[in-house]
Amino acid sequence: MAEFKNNYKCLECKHCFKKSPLFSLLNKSELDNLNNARTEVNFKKGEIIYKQGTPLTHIVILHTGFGKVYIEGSKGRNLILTYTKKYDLNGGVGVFMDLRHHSSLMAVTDCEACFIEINAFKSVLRSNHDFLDAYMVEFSERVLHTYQQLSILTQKNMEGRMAESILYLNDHAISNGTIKNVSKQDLAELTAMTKESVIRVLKEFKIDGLIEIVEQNINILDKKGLEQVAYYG
Amino acid sequence: MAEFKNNYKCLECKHCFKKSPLFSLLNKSELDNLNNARTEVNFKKGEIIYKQGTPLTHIVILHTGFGKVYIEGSKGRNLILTYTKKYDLNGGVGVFMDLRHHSSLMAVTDCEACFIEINAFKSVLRSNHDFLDAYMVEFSERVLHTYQQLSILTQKNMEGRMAESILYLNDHAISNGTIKNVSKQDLAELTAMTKESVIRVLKEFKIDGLIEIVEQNINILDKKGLEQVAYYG
DNA sequence: GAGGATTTATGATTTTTGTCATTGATATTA
DNA sequence: TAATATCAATGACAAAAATCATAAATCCTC
Repeated sequence: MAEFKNNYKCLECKHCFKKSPLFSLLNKSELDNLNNARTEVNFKKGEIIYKQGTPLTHIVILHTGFGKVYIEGSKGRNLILTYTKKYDLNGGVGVFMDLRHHSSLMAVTDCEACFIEINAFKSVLRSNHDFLDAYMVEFSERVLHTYQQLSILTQKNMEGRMAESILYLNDHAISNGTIKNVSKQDLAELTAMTKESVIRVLKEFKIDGLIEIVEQNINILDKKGLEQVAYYG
Repeated sequence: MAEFKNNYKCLECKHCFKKSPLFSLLNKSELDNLNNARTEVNFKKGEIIYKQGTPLTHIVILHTGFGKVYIEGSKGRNLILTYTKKYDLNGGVGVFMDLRHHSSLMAVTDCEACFIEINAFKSVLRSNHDFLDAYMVEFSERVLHTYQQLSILTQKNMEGRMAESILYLNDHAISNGTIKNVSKQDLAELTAMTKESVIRVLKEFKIDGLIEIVEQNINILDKKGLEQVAYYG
């Protein structure tokens, strides 16, 4: 990732300005502006960080822990769009549109979050074109992932969807070969099936030696095999 | 919609600069730059205007006719994301990312299209912040629609999905209360079901007096009823 | 560590939706 | 206008996945 152009010392925030690659594109005064528009908030596992439908007043960066971005569909069923990556700038589609949240963000683990006022953020986007470009790349990648999800969830069977999701979680959210902090209900909301079906499919995967489950964590035993299932499913 | 600030006279292109609201935000020299980077191309019904996977070299505006934006999923099955509206700037998610098409655009009717070179387009985006903002609003609205589709297609039954799609097509693509130029196969790719199921669901809707079908066009007879089905489905 | 809540697991059953085979209708074009 | 595609419609059947009921395991809290 990009080297930092400046050694901005963030007084109150331990992490986010020093580590987020995007912020390396900003100059001292831009960083100052964001720093002045910044608040730190801690969240406990399971707490809602922002909620679909509410006004979008801040960009949220999680510098410890991680969260899930989900949409609340009809009849109270949720659909998980993405898990956050470290230092993601979580705003969503409303940033450029109506300044409303069109998805919700929930803390999956305890989280330390950094809230940056949206107006300050947008004014930096406006003043610094490299930063805008970099932000747009991030945003577009997440949109592309949603396109892919749409295709996967509507065209693959349960086994294929589950394999895709396990591979996504492995690449993405959690550590090497072990998926932690993701409940069966979460898997259901990620794969668009019921939790009973999640359990049944995971059982198949265990029997086939693709995964093992140790203390509710999923260990990947046969990544190639999962890729096959994802491909043909 | 926005009034036009300038009466730019486009020599070769009959429509797009004069009618697209977004272009009213540009000054003479910006319009000149786009005009010089512009080509007109005609397409016949069923022809592919751009194809998923190919390099994204131009923004496409359809000033007569309309098209469908779809993703090509696994096993050759397609999924229609949106139908174009007049004067949409069709680029997609690749504009800000990797300059590749991540969806395909096909002419649903005969189309007159205007191709604008992506570099000229991006340089105008960079130079004119109001234009960028307006483009981002358009783009975000389409992304939001994809989010909503994701929720609808994974959580509603066939009847609900079909009702949502009919209402979308009615609001969107085609004329007052009559949906034209959309085949059963297209409906299948819009609702993520098979064409046989499309036919069965439409038959139900006919029996229930929600729609009638005249010469392959769908007439909406009971919009409230369709909204009910969409809501509860 | 006991009790209650939540999550996980499993089997039986029903519903939903897709597949296959066939026929009829509508266009397109030689 | 006949020939040949392509598209629409229908029914029988199969498969996929959800629902329901119930039990077991795990996690919290007192």
